[in-house]
Amino acid sequence: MNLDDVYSILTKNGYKLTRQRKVLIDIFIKQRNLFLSVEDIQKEINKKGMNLDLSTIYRNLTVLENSNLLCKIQNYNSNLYKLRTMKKHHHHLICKKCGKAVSFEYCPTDTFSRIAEENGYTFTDDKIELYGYCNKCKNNL
Amino acid sequence: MNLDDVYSILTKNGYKLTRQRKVLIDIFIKQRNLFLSVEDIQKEINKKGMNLDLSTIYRNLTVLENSNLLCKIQNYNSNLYKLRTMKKHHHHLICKKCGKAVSFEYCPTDTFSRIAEENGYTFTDDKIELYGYCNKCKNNL
DNA sequence: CTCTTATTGCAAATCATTTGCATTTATATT
DNA sequence: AATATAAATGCAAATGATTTGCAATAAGAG
Repeated sequence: MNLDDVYSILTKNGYKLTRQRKVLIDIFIKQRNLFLSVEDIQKEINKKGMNLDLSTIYRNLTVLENSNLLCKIQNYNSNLYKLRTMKKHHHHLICKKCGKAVSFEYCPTDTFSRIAEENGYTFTDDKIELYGYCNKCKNNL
Repeated sequence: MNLDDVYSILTKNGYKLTRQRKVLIDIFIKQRNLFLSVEDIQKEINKKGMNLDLSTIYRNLTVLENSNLLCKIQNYNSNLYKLRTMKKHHHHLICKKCGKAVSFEYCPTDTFSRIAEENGYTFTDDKIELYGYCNKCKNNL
């Protein structure tokens, strides 16, 4: 999933490639494996000497989400986003300090499905999130 | 976990048993296995012909959380709460329609821990949430 | 019964996110 | 390359969930 892939998916879906959209995509690509908050994103934009209105950021996050280009997790009060790197069903291992995420495919779906059935539920979907400290962060907590 | 258990835990922690706190606890006990939003809670209170200020509800949710009496999950924009019924580490299977939850203890911690290590992470905690439709809701979607 | 301190209700503040609208811009079309 | 049109932007204001300050009230210890 590189810049051109993202661009062509957006174009295919009828979205325009605006200057602000490109900036946002660039940030996600450069921080490929980090979960970013909207605040983080705005800071990265500012680092480039630019500024996008928050509404523009939010609207573009929705655009990327709609094109299935993002992974999203909830963190306390706000959401965190990263570029989707895996097409398959997967979950994340997330560093509690820096937000760095690793995707993994392990998912005991059969067991989940069985648990649901045993309780009279129809199983539809699962969410697994693992938390810990990454390589770098575990050394300086 | 019955009324007296909750009362004695709160008392032990230095909290007073106010009329409004009792009402809230009563609702959680009667809806023992449902995840309730703050809005749901307020409606239940109104059903009893009473009214509690939202700030009172929020403050008391914090009190119950601090005493480790609640399970909390995030739902889109708001939080959902239910009385904790299991002391052990557990996760939930939640009905997407009515919010009814079942707790289960299954958790492949060893595998999670291994995945973390393989990626250079120190593993600290996990979250599993299963979603589906309960007995009642699956028949009338 | 009284005193102390926690708790409440209210109003206002806060924080994340969304929306209306006039203006601007990307891009398909001439 | 110039133009038309629909989408996207920035701004300001709205929204919705949650929090906070404060004066008034009530729980419960003595």
